[in-house]
Amino acid sequence: MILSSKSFNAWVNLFGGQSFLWRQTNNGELLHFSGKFPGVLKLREDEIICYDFSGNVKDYFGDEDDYLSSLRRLRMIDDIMARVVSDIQGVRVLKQDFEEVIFTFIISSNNNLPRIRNSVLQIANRFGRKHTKYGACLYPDAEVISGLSIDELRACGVGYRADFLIESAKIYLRNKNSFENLQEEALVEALKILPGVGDKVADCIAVFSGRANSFSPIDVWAKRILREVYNVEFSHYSDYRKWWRGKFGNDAALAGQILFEYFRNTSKA
DNA sequence: ATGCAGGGTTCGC
DNA sequence: GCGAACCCTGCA
Repeated sequence: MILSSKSFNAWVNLFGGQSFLWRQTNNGELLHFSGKFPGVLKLREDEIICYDFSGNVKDYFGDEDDYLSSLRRLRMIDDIMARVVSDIQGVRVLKQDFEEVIFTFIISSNNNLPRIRNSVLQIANRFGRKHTKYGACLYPDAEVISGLSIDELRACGVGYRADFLIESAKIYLRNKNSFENLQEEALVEALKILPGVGDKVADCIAVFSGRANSFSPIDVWAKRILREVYNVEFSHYSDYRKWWRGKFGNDAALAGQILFEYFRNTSKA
C-alpha cells in the first residue's frame, strides 16, 4: 500500500503522541513494533510505502476519502478552522489496536513523550517476541504484561505505573468482551474500571483506537489552546466532551489533532 | 542547586 | 468535590 505524503504526515501522526509504537531503524525506515500489527514504512519524497503489515493497513491509517470529507466539513465550522485546515496538511487520527493503546497509554499519565517512548521500547525489548523478518522486538500483549512483576516493569522506567499495567492487564483479560460493542462516551466510562485509566487516558484510548470521534483528549496543552483560541474552560472533564461534540460533531477527534498541531508548532495561541 | 512541569490518576478527607 | 502524593527526567 502507498500513502501520499501530502495527505498523511508520517512524522506528526506517528511520533506526535498518538502512538508510542513507532521508531526509526538505522537505515531510516519507520518500524511499527506493535505485537498486533507490525510493519515497516519507507518514506519517499511524496509518498509513503508500507511493507509487511500483517493486518488491514488501510484501516490503521484511515481512509483518504473520509479524511478529505472531514476536512471539508471542518473548514466550514468557523474562521479558525478554515485557516488551520488550509495551513496544516496530512494530520490524521490513527486507528490503532485497542489493547495496545490501553497498555501504552497507561504509561503516559503524568509523564512526558521521550520518557513514555523509552519505557514502551524497553518493555518491547525485554518482554516482546521477535519479529520473524526484522528481528526487532514487538510490544507484548496483555497476557504477557499480566504475568510480569512490578520490578521487571519498573526496570523499564514506568515508575509507579508498573502496578497499574499489571492490574489493568488482569482486569482487561477478564473483561475483554465487555468493551467489544462500546464506543464514544460509553466506552470511556467502561475503560475507567482499569487502574491508571482516568478521563484523559480513557479518551486517548477511545480516540486513538478509532472507537470515538466526537471528542478529543484534553491534556494541559489542549486546555491552554482551547482557553486561548476558543475562550472555553471547564472544571469538569466531561464538559469538554460535550463542547467538542457540540462544536465539531463526529469530526471532533480530527479537529483536536489538527488544532493542537497547528497551535503547538506555530505558538499562535 | 532546588523547584517544577511533564499529553494525570488515585487515595484520603 | 478537593488537595496531595506519585516515579523519574530535563530544564530553568
